[in-house]
Amino acid sequence: MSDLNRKEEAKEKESLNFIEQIIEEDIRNGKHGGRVHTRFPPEPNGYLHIGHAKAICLNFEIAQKYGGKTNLRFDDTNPTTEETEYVENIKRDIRWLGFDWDDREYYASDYFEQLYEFAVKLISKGLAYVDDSTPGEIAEMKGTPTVPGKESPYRNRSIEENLSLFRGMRAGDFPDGSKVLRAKVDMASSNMHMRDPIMYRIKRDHHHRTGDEWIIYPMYDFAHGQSDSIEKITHSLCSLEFIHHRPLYDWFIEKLEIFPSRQIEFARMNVSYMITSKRRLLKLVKEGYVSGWDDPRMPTISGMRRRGFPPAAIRTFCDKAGIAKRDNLIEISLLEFCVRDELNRTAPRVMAVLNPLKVVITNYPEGKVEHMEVENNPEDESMGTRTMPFSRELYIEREDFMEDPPKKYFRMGPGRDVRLKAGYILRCEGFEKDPATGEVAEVRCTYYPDSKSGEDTSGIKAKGTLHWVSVAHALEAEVRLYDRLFADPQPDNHEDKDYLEFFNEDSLQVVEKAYIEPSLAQAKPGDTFQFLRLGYFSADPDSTEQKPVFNRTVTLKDTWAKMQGR
RNA sequence: AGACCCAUGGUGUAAUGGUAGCACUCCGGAUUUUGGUUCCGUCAGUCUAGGUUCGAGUCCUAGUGGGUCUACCA
Repeated sequence: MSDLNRKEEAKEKESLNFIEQIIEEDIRNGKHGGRVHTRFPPEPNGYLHIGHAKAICLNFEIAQKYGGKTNLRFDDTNPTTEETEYVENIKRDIRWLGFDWDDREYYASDYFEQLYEFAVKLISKGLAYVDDSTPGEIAEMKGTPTVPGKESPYRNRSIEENLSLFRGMRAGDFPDGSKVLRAKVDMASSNMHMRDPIMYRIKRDHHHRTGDEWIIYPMYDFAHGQSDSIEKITHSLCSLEFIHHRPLYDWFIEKLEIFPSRQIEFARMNVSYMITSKRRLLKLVKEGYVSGWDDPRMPTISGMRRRGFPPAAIRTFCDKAGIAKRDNLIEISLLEFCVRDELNRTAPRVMAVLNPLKVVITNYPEGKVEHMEVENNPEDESMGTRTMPFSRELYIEREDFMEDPPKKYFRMGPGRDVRLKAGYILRCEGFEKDPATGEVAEVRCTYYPDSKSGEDTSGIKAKGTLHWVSVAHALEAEVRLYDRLFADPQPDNHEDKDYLEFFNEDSLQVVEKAYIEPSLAQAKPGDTFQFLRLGYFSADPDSTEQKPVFNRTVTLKDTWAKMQGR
């Protein structure tokens, strides 16, 4: 290897994103003894989606890279919206993605007592006060970005009075919403979050973990950073919209004199043709546009799992999408590439016919059955082979036959030779039409007995190769063909149009009666396959003994279709 | 309007003052018992104007464009 190459390689290895640069600088400076500790902090009020997957990968992988750890912490400070059911689903999704938080499963609600003490400390330092103003008054006094806010008339209560009032808030002396605890920062700050932010509100609501123990709950700004600090998180990664919160994050840490976690903001990932707004996703579910949170068209982790996306592909996708601070729109084709790339290596090949056309091989003996050997994956010999029954009557794909095909069409047509994958070369001798519909009803062929796959001595070269199943042996299955949920790359980015206007009515097509090869009888929900020449498919949990159901994960690249489109 | 953040091919992301690279997409070719895979190739980029410097994508200033912030949500 030349010096130049060596240099190039070293250079490549050193290519870091801006967060890694910060971390490596911290390590060089011996900050926190070189320790790296991150956290993934979901609020248990909804399902995880592709955007969360990005944050999960980022937090877990960056800690892993620097020999650190990642905590799972539920940010459960709002009892009204949060439920245990979400906690369980979130945990399952993260595990499925391939990450493990060991025993470090934390809840902001575990810190309620500590947080209360922190608040008392701030009050004692004259840095927080109880405000009796109404929500309207508080908003009014807050000012606007260009107009400074006004100080609350309650801002200068004595420390003793504040202490007593705050104790009273906790004790239940006051009705919901009648008082709040506010930090005494700066009502004239150009940063709205510094204009005496609310730290605690009174809210009599049953909490999924603490039950009715508390009636005051901390706000995000007085819970998140403090939880980071309690857990001694070194690098607290969050999305860009929290950038204005950082001065406050730092202010609390400084005034409380607690562990100095550092917040670093990155641009959240947007993916074309997908939306991640919880509210909008919920509407799709509630109004029946999709079958549920795990509908295979949903950008949720559970949806992608049911669709058949391998977790490794999602991880690769998040890695390849990169990390920076500018707004981005990742093309969904990158996701599809990662899914195909993974499945190409791992998914066994099988044959299925979605739109059947019967082929009769007139010179093949009636009643004869041959068991043809087929490789399970040409990319990977170790995946072995299986056999497929071959007989006189077969189904092929209707699209694989044309009455009067053009020259570049490599499939079946009158007078043409075509190969059946792992079978024989067929010559098309003619076809019959349904007199009622005018549709081709059956194709008649002869086969070349010396052209059997693996022992072909015929010397005939057929340009095309078709997939097939034996009529007598094929199983029936339901196949669900999925396409993108929306017809627009950014459905929620139109000022004049609602995202639902872009709902893709063709995003689900159901093939009630497809024919699949017999080996698929063993498929279990979640198993992924390549249906030869059609795409990647995953067995759905709706499958029954009588009727397996398959979801199309993604199509194969199709240069022929592309040529025709032109 | 104010503060803050951001600006590199169609998309995403590198280059850390010294030859603008990689991936996806697109297009073309080779191979192929999947019109898949694989392999090779083409096209294509530093927002604008000044300044600092031997040298600027990188540093400074201004402009332009985009984004964020004004919940008792997180």
